[in-house]
Amino acid sequence: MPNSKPCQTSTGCMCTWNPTTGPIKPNRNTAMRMSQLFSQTLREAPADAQSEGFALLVRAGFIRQIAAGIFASLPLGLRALRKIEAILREEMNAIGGQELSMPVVLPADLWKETGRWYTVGAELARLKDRNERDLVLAMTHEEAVGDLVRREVQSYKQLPRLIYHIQTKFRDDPRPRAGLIRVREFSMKDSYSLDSSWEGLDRQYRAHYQAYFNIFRRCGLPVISVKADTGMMGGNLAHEFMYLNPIGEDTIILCEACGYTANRQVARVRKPTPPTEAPLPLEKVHTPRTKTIADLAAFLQIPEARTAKAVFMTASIPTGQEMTDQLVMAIVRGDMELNETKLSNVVNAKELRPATEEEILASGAVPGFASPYGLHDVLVVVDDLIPNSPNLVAGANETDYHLKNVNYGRDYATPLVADITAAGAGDACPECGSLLQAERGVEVGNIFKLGTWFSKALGCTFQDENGENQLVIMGSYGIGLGRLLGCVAEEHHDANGLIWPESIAPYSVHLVLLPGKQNALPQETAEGLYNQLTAASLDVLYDDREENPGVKFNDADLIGIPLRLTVSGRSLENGGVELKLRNRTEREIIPLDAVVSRTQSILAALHAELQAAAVLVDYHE
RNA sequence: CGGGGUGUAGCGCAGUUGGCAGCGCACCGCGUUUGGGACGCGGGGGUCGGCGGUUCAAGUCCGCCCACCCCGACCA
Repeated sequence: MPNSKPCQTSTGCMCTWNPTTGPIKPNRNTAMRMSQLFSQTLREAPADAQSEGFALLVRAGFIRQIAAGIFASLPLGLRALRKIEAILREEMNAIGGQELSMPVVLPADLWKETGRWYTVGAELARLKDRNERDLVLAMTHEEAVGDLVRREVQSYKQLPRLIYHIQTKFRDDPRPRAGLIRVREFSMKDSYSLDSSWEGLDRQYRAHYQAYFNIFRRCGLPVISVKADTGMMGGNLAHEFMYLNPIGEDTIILCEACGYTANRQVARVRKPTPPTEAPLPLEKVHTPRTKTIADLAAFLQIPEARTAKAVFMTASIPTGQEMTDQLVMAIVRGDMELNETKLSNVVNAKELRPATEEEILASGAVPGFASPYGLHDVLVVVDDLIPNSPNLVAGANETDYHLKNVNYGRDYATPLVADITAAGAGDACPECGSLLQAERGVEVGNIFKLGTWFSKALGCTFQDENGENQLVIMGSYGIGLGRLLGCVAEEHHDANGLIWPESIAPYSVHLVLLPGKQNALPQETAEGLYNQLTAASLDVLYDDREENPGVKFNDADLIGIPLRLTVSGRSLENGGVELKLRNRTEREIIPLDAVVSRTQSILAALHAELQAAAVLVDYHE
């Protein structure tokens, strides 16, 4: 702006004057006048807001929903996300991470190379460009990383490396829900470790384990780490970082006595010791109208533990490029439940769903009275407790009949014997035998030893010291930013609004002006403070609006900035500016000349408190 | 994809037997008020989710579709 000169229109204004357009309000990135802010607070939350934290984020003007599972971040929300990003970058860089950026739109060819173009369902968004070439919207970036790695990495001298980016992803989830917790479009920090040895992978994995605790604690979010399912990707170890809260979609099994924690998908239990009995002869009994285990146990007057339960599932199992549907009969003891994730892993299934009645009948089984005799084309999987449990009652494969004294080994057998039972509250801890608890949790981060699955699929190799070609050993590590923000809002709020941890608050100081009518002193004081605080590099949100005091205080509470300064005729008469912390009830008057230094020292203390929480944690698998 | 629910102003909602589209908050103007969502007066704002049908007349009745929410299935 060649003709610009200092603003001549208002006192203390730092804008420049453009002769053609008039004054242009500066957008000093650290400060904002609320009269200029692009968003408004809402007195009522949208009726369909699904949790308190989410409702407050909407009411306070941080986010707006655009479509199912798709959100816009307003300036306040984006500033909070930017602060989370800064923490992510610090902690990633601290463990040797190098930031880069990978595209959201990827050629389908890459996904065809790994096979995921074929194996991933409709949650992978597919599109075509103008030349009819297939493209995908990245739902994760292993393919993109692999492609880069095979281009860049040739030698063991280029390993290990850690790369990461913060990027948008899209997963066309069949059912987005719970506000920011489960969305379709989201920003994620994902890092990828590249190693020449498994020891190297373990080092980077453990470094992430610690870094993730640092990140969440610096954001003020309490999390626990749990062992997680590694799924189909050939990985051999995964942890999830869980924020325990009823809004969570995952069930966490934990033992207060010894600290065992696991996602219910992989949680083990210490199974009861079955009675030792000699096998008795098979006996067919008439058991009318006993299609459920409860009915059967009641009819025969035996505990459910003396029965065997057959659950029919249909598994999609990859055979080459094709998927084959395979009927699976899973047998667990009658008092236990089937864990579908475990079963899925045992049979190597890509998908697993309850079998239809037709599918069951086609195999020769009778639903409700099924047993593993006389069946065809059925994969039988037996829980590892069954072979030790003698003389169980099982179906006779005939309507209204069951068999007593069924014994695994004598009466039937299968190569697939494994732990396929679900853990639940009240079961015995697999480590110490104490009673397990079950809690709901939100997965805010995960770390995953991928191994060589992607390297193999994409040809990511390097030459080792001996000139031999080896596969790059990979790990992947993710944190969803919006989900993290949503969890922090869930954790830190009260009836009046949000209460941001200092580290991720969109602004550090909320300066409230109550101008009054007597004189211009409050206004001039507030403007002066605004400039002083900004000059001291503090993030200031300045409520210069013409609103009633009640409106301003309520909005301040709603937005939840950690430290509030109020300038009014009354405060000045009392000797200065009123200072109040959002999470405290006390207020105190600070002399004008001490406001900046006092504000700085309080914020520094709040900051130090969060930093101090980022301590070394014990690593346990 | 199955089951249920809701679509009327920016947000929250009412709208009777089919008969001029309403209320509260928010927004604009004027005035009063000024330490916890204050008051008065005057305003602006609608393809009643969409398309089709019945009817003299449809927010309202019928059909189809769409969107959003909840439960389930699903979730590298």
